[in-house]
Amino acid sequence: MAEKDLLLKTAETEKISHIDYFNIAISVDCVIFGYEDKELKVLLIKSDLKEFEGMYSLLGDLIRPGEDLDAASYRVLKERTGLDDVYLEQVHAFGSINRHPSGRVITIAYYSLIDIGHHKLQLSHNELNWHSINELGKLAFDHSLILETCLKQLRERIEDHPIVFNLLPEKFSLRQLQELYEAILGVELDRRNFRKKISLKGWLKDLNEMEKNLSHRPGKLYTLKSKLKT
Amino acid sequence: MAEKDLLLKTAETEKISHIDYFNIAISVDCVIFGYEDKELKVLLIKSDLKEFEGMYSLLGDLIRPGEDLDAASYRVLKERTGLDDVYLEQVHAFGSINRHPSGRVITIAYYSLIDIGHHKLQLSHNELNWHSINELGKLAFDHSLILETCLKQLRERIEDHPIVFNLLPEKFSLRQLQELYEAILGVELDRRNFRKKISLKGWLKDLNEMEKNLSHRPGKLYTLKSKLKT
DNA sequence: GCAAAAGTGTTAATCTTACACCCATGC
DNA sequence: GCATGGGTGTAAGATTAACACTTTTGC
Repeated sequence: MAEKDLLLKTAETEKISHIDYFNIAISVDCVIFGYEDKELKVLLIKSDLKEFEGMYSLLGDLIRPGEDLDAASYRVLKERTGLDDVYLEQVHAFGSINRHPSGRVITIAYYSLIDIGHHKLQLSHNELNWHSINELGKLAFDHSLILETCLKQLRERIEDHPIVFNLLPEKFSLRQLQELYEAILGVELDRRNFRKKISLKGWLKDLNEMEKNLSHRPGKLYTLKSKLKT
Repeated sequence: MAEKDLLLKTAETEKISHIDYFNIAISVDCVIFGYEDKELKVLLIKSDLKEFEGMYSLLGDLIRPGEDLDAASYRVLKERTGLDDVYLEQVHAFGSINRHPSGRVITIAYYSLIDIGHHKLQLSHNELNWHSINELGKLAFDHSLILETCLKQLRERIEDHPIVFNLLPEKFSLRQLQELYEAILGVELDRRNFRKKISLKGWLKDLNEMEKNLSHRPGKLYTLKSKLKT
């Protein structure tokens, strides 16, 4: 047991005698999802490693000694997007020996959901860009696998948990919500059945407001009940 | 990004300049489930840390440099139980700063499912014992939380995945299978409905054999279809 | 023949799916 | 008045839940 071994020595002797055990770095990688133009998107940065020339990668960083896992992914998000009020969820740890060309790095993957429209990012200057999940090439490292794993988990989780609202503005119509579900799941949904299902979940509060400035009949606006906010 | 920072330096300068980043140890902890006497059990060892005197803890160990995550948990299992042909699944990484009294240790939790009856362990000499999940006190470290998290995931997973068979002997009756589901879920199930549901899943192969040496009507024996084995 | 568990089917309730028409708005 | 999407209900099918009696075996 990890814990037992550590106790039997001082922290210092442990570090020295087991120095190899500390030659493993730990990072977090964030799959940052956004929603725009009826497409689910992910925030990627251009890799500047020669091994991955021309490829994109997820955002991540090494975990700092005084920082727990969630804090590290919040920090990555904050540094990269300026946002500090986001939905974040841990998904899986990836630790293949050769997943990183420069050495042993175990990474813990998170996904987060943010509202692209509301929080405009400064993207232009650092090769950080939104990519549709339907138009991704192979990513650097094992990031394609990480992305797939997170997307799969997202798809399962939205069925039962009121989390997609983190991708939408505060007020939204049922149509917007349905299009978002369709974008995430990659399927078309029946309008009447969708509305029935959502209504049964009891997640929404009717704002008694209507959409504005449309060239067709406006829909009612809803918001997530405040008790359910994440 | 972890990866980017690493590239820009040699591995050596990285280790030195970011020495603190390597002062984090990484372990795996295994929640080893077994099934005996109609109870779901978990394999625990007595903690020998003064901080956790009298408490039990999960089995775990530090991850070795040349070993990936799954391999580390297989090794822990092999060392502790002698088994190397077991179901193992990663669940979650736990990394609170103060979860370990001797220093920063991030742990990755797995659960595994083994057949207690078939693989008799040498348990007596090392304070390693099976404990019913219904009679657990508080565990050392954050192991109560880890156990809860793994149990929750197990309960969800058995609904759709043919994994509980790892807890049973090769041949079993539908009654045994039902009692196992009941033990894991902590609820009673209707016999007729249970059989219908299992039958629909198509996981089982009828062996055309019967139970033996019972003082009542014997049931038919089944086995997991070999294609579904994990 | 009695104790113990095996085996089996029907009904009601619920949930899911498929499907089509009229309505409100901007132009 | 026409284009666009908003809003709504029903019937068929599938799934789930509740529930009881007869059969087989060992003793």
